[in-house]
Amino acid sequence: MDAGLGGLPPAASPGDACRTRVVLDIVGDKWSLLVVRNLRHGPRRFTELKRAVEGISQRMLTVTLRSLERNGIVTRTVHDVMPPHVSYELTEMGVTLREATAPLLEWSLAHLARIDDARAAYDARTASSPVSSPVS
Amino acid sequence: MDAGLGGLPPAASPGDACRTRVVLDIVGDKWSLLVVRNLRHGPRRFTELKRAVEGISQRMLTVTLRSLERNGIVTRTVHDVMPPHVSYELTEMGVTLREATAPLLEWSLAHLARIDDARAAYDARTASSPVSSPVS
DNA sequence: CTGTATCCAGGGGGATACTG
DNA sequence: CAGTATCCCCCTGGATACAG
Repeated sequence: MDAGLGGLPPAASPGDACRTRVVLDIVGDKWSLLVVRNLRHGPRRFTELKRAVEGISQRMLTVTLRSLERNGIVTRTVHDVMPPHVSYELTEMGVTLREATAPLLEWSLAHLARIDDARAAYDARTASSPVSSPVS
Repeated sequence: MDAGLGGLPPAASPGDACRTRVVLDIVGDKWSLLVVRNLRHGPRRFTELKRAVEGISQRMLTVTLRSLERNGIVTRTVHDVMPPHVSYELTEMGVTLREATAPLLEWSLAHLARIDDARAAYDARTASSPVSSPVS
C-alpha cells in the first residue's frame, strides 16, 4: 500500500491519482453503488431494482445498469418470454467490488452522527461571517 | 453483514440506501477522494495540494476543502504570517475515511485490466447494433 | 500565498411520452 | 415488463480576474 516510502516528498506517483479516477468513473456517480448494493443477494429484475433504489428514474436505472454491464460489474440476462423478463446479477468482479465498497458503507453508518455534528458546528462558526443572510 | 437476515425479501431497510447517500455526498464527487488521499502523509498547504492533485482548479480545490472541512474530514489551520500560510490536515475521522476507501483503491488497481477487457468486449458486442457510426 | 467573485459550457439527471 | 427518445433544468466544474 502506498509503496510506503516514508522519507520521500509528498507527490506519490501521479499514475496512482490517475487510477483512482477509474474507480470514481464507475462508482462515483449518483446511483451505481446503490444498484450494486441492491444486487448483493442475487439476481434482480429491472422493476425490482427500480422499486428498491428509491428515487431512481427509469432512464437513470437503464443508464446505470448499462454502465455497470459495460464495466463488467453486472450481467444482463434476457428471458425471452411473454411478458418480457430481464434479470441483472453481479459478476464475480462485481461481487469483489461490492466487498471493496462495504467498508465505506460501514464507515458511513458509523460516522453519520459525527458528520452531522461537524456540519452543525461548521455552520454555527460560519454564521458569524455574514457574507449573505444565513436564512434560506 | 447487512444485518444478515437471509430469509427476508430483497428490499433491506430503505434507510440503509438513504445512508449510502451520505457517503456519496461526501466522496462521490470528482475531487474529494483525491484530496483525502493526498493528505495521507500529514498536513499540506493549499498550493502543495494544488500541485499534487493534478488538474484541479483553484476554485474546485477551495470548494472541495470547504466541503471536507464542513463534514469534519479535514481541519484548516491559518498561520497568520507574511506571506499567508494555510495548512490542511486529516481529522481523526478523516483518517478513518481514508482507511475505509483504501480497499476501493486497491480494487481499482487490481481490476484495471479486467475492466478494460470488459469494456472492449462490450463495445465489440454492441458494435453489431449500429445505432450510430462506431468511429470516433 | 490563499483565496473569492463572476462568467460560462457541458453534462448529469428528472419528467414525460412512446415502443416491442 | 423493460426499455428508448426527447426535452430541459440545473449543478458541476473550468477560466479568468480580482482581493486580503
